[in-house]
Amino acid sequence: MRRVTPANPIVDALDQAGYRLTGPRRAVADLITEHNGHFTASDLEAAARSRRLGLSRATLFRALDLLTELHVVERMDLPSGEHAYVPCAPAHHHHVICSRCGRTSRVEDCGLAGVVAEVARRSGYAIETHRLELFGLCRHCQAKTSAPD
Amino acid sequence: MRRVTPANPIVDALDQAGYRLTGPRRAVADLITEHNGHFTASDLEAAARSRRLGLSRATLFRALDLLTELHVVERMDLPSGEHAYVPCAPAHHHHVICSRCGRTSRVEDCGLAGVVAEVARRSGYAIETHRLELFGLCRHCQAKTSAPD
DNA sequence: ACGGTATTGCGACTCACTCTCGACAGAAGC
DNA sequence: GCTTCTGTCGAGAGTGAGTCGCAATACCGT
Repeated sequence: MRRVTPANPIVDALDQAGYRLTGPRRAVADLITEHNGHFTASDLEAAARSRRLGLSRATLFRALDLLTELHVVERMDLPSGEHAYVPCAPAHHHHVICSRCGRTSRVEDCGLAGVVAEVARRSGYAIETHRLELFGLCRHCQAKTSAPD
Repeated sequence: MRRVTPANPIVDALDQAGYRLTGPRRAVADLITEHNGHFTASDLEAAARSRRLGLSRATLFRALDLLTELHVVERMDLPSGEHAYVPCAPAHHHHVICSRCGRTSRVEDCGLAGVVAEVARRSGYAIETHRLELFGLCRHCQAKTSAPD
């Protein structure tokens, strides 16, 4: 065991897909792994800069594109119109995003398939993909709200 | 009958909300009304320019913002990451977007409320808003696909 | 018709993201 | 271990969507 930052699933995914494991990509992977909620491209950029990782913006975006393609992160849109990314497993699922602190949780399919089928039936469309985003307060923020500081 | 473009519900909405009914706003309303699917800001800009309506970009965006606030159009995100707008009624609902021709249909709540409740229960989040976007082929495009030209 | 004020247009600006291209470095071969 | 081949990187200019400030304009109530 000599690899220093090995157990990073993102790096693994890159490796398995046949991409080179370069320094910048590892750096991006680490940065993402440390975020447990969503993050924007500029969040990562700032984080990278504050640690002097010397990541160029282009590289950052390229890495993000790549990871999106591998379904290791998912690109989503916040209500504000910003683009954010969420680290996630490659299976189909959705996210609930805390509108206060940004924390996210995965949501397995909760009967949405039925809704999609119903929509398909009523509208006559052949639904190919869908996107469900839920915004609300996580437990923490609810607690903080009801118990004013 | 002297009003030339009167029965525009978008203009009505603006009027009722107490906004001035200016030329540019009427122009934007007409442009939107003519689109029966989604459109992007630059679609509108191009349309306005090709008719020499003399709409400035800033005005266009301001009008779009206003209409979004009034829930007369809804801002959404295409899978490509582009921002698009869909004309719609102010009640809560969702859209199915044809991924080929861009046609859209409204979808009334089809049991999604149950899904949202289930998500809330499982995740512990207090869901405030959600967004569901469905992409697929509309009837027309399905027909075209199965009967190759 | 007039005046007050909401709106507009202009144009410069910001910000996110992309592109190009020479330099570099990871992986495979010798 | 060293070389080579090629995928990837960094820098920095470019692009395009969207915003801002401000003077000029045009609604709308009176």
